[in-house]
Amino acid sequence: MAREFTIATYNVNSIRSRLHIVMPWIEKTRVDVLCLQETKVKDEDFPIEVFKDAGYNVVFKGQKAYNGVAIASRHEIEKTFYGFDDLENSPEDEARLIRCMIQGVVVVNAYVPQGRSIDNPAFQYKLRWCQRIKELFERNYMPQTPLVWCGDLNIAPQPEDVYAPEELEGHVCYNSMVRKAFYDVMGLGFTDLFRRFNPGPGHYTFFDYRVPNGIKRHMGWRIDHVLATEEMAGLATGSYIDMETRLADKPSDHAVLAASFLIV
DNA sequence: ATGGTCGACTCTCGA
Repeated sequence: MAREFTIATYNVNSIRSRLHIVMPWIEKTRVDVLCLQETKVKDEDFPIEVFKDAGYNVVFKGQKAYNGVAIASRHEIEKTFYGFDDLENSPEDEARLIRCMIQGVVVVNAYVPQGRSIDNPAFQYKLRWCQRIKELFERNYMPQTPLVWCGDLNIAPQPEDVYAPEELEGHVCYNSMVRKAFYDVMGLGFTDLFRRFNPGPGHYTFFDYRVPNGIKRHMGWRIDHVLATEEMAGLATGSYIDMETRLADKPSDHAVLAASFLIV
């Protein structure tokens, strides 16, 4: 018997400052799995009890003030891994990458480094990070593994994913190097689920706080993604951006991005 | 316009 399975991703920009959005959202949607980025909290201060009281299990890894990822689930969380399984793995990587298995589905939650500027070492780290996640997928999973990779990838893959492609060309989140890095990983067989269900420009997950009236002026970026292996893409039924979470009181600069599946 | 980002943290950095 097939049943609906929903998964969402949300860069919260501090989980403790966003509980007023996150908790009502999960109680309203009863989402099965929620991937969070930029939790900005040390593990000992993560609000586990708040999730537990809402009926969600949660796994997480963070750092003081920066980065931090978490996966919350209504179901049992199995086989959790933090960071990369390579020789370069660092505490920062562990606060940017978390993966587990839920209801037989592999869930990979990534907060890809932003890169700061093209000439900054952080940008090389970003490109290397994309290569490393590709290698992680190749080492650990088969193309037919039911897997959903989501998160804040800090990459707008196509011109329609940014509000002004000509003007923004060369930005750390929109340039030929990151596009190539993105499509290298996608070449393993991933489907961009949001794009599949929502063609055309004007769909954004991120509006910079610093752009005055950015939302009203449609000055956004589609840098958060829900990507699925062929196995999972075949079961997908839809994907949407919830702009209400971006328009809420004291919002994150990102919106929630969700996708749904019919799993057996 | 008398504003004009936000969060964590020690005051300035990162996004």
